[in-house]
Amino acid sequence: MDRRDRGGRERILMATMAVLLEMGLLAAQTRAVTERAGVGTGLLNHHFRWPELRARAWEAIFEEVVADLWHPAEAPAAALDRFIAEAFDEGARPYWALWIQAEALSATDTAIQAALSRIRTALRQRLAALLLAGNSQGCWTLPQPNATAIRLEALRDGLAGMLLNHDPDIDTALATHHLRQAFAREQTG
Amino acid sequence: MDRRDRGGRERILMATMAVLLEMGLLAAQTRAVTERAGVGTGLLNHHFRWPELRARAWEAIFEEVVADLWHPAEAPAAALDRFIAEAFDEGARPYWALWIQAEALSATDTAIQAALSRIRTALRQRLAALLLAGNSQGCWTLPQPNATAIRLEALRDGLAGMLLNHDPDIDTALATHHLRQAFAREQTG
DNA sequence: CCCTGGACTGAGCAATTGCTCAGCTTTAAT
DNA sequence: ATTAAAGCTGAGCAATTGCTCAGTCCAGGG
Repeated sequence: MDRRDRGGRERILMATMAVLLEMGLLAAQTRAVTERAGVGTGLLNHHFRWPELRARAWEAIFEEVVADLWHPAEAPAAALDRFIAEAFDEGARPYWALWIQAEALSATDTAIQAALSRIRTALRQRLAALLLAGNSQGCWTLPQPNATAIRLEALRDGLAGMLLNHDPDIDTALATHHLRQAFAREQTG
Repeated sequence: MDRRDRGGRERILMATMAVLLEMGLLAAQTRAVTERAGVGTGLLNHHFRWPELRARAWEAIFEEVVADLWHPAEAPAAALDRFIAEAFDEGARPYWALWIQAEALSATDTAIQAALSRIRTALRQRLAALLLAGNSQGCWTLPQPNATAIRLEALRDGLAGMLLNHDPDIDTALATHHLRQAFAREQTG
């Protein structure tokens, strides 16, 4: 690494991934990225053009998820079963499971429960696409819950950091408890 | 239908679907919709809010594709095989096959050939997701080729109309010829 | 010590975008 | 004929957004 490198470029890339995780593809903006990265707006444009940066971070997120979840030696059907199981397992914490937990933590009303259901469906679909196609490009998109119906910004903000940093301080047991409660409500209701 | 209905609302919905097909989720804008629908900008906001309209049209596109391609009685693996076959069959013209043909028609340089390859992969992924999950919501996205590398706007414009109107005037034989050539180039190169 | 060049800043700009609102047209009811 | 309500228009606005550019800072070569 060049001695003159002060880390801004790398922080911008990381911040873009975080912002995409938090806000989704449609809502992500350069200002959110520069604020999170702690750099001036000019530096982002010095290193990148926004569309290219967004696409690059998007694929980087996907590659991280693939590395974490997919074992190519495994049969697709078995991998799907394993992922579904891991999403409910206190021990394993893949990104997708954490995201479901983030929603489940505040699933106290019907609107959020419905969103939770949609998210679980979307996650399954995306894993199915990944496993069947065996190719990462253009497949991965995080679920974008209806912004007007759900207000989980604060919780989502905290969890997005954990997603990127593998923060060990998340209370997985508590999250999983609420997760199971939410799914139980969904199946009985 | 109310005698006072002059069709603006329905035309806006149809135009939104066309614009989403043409421009993709990120680039679609209200002005493109109102221009295509031939209505004033105020009417769109009288009937809809843009985020809701966009989501609604997005799901409508997906439902049309599902109705056209997916026979629930069929086994997923068989359906996947059938789709792949149909994409190369002169007789059948599902939306996805038409889209591939649109790209193939002008696949005269390596950049477009690469895009064609990406598109085919994306289409397979999306069908795989559809078949495995059995739920339409949030799964369908059209491939968004790199705008700087590919300039197919005119061709895409014409074909998007055919996609929505089932225009019988498209030269399927010619399109399929170019499609097969493009795939042959891809496999040898 | 001076000079070069890359990292970096941030106020502000040019262009965009969803949406408003005053007003017009058409239809149906009274 | 009059009234009311809904469809509809489009110039223009308030807010946003990616990006520019003049300038600062600092490491390293000569």
